[in-house]
Amino acid sequence: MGDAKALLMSGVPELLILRLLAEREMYGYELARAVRAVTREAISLGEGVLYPALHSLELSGLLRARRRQVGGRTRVYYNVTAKGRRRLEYLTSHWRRIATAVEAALAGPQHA
Amino acid sequence: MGDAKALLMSGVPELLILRLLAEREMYGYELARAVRAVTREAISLGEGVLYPALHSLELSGLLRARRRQVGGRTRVYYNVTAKGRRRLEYLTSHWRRIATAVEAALAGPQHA
DNA sequence: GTACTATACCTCGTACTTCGATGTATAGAG
DNA sequence: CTCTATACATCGAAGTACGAGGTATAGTAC
Repeated sequence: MGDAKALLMSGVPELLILRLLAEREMYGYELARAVRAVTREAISLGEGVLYPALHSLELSGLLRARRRQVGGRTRVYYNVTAKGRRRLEYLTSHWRRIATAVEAALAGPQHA
Repeated sequence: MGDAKALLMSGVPELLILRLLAEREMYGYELARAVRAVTREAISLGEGVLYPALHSLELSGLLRARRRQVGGRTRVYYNVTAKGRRRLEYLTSHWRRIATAVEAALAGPQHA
């Protein structure tokens, strides 16, 4: 995850992950369900997206992981670091900027 | 450009190109300026994005190209085909769906 | 006349993101 | 004892976007 680039690339999975984990600590599987819930099934992060993303975010120091045994199953809980919160802020404002721009284009060139 | 997939991938350049060309025929360089204008400089499609995208869209039958000589310079004008308009409709509704979902997530999980 | 800027097209290699498929293993329900 | 849900993970493929570089003409400023 290119630290601070992301010019146009959606980066939506990263944004959603940071946003939901900023609210409360969760483990992967739980997070997947949470994403589906908040977006009312509009967005579903597949496991092939979710787990690599979590690892990458941890590696970049944006998330901190903590393993816990719960009823015979291993869960990996994640929470957002200070750096992660800064990244979340950046991604949020970036998203809004792009979303506003796209809306303007969709509304029609007459507003140029 | 994956005909009808695009699950999460932004596909924003494709959407903007189709949207602006649906309004009126333009040539590449002009289109680049138009994008900057409507989005108030928020989005600038580099030439490394724009031209390959135009070629790919033409190849997929979403755009039709027409070369014209204007004052010693060659311009390639593009307009949107019927198929292109259908694709534009799909991309637009897809965008709105994703944008709404992301906004919901940013607003906070309390609305889950 | 000549250097610089704007116009106008193009391509290549690279990097990153995302996707689907597949794999492992445990717990609980029927 | 089988099937589903939970819970983690990885791999290869495909798609997207980006920056850098390349060609050439027209007009402007010096």
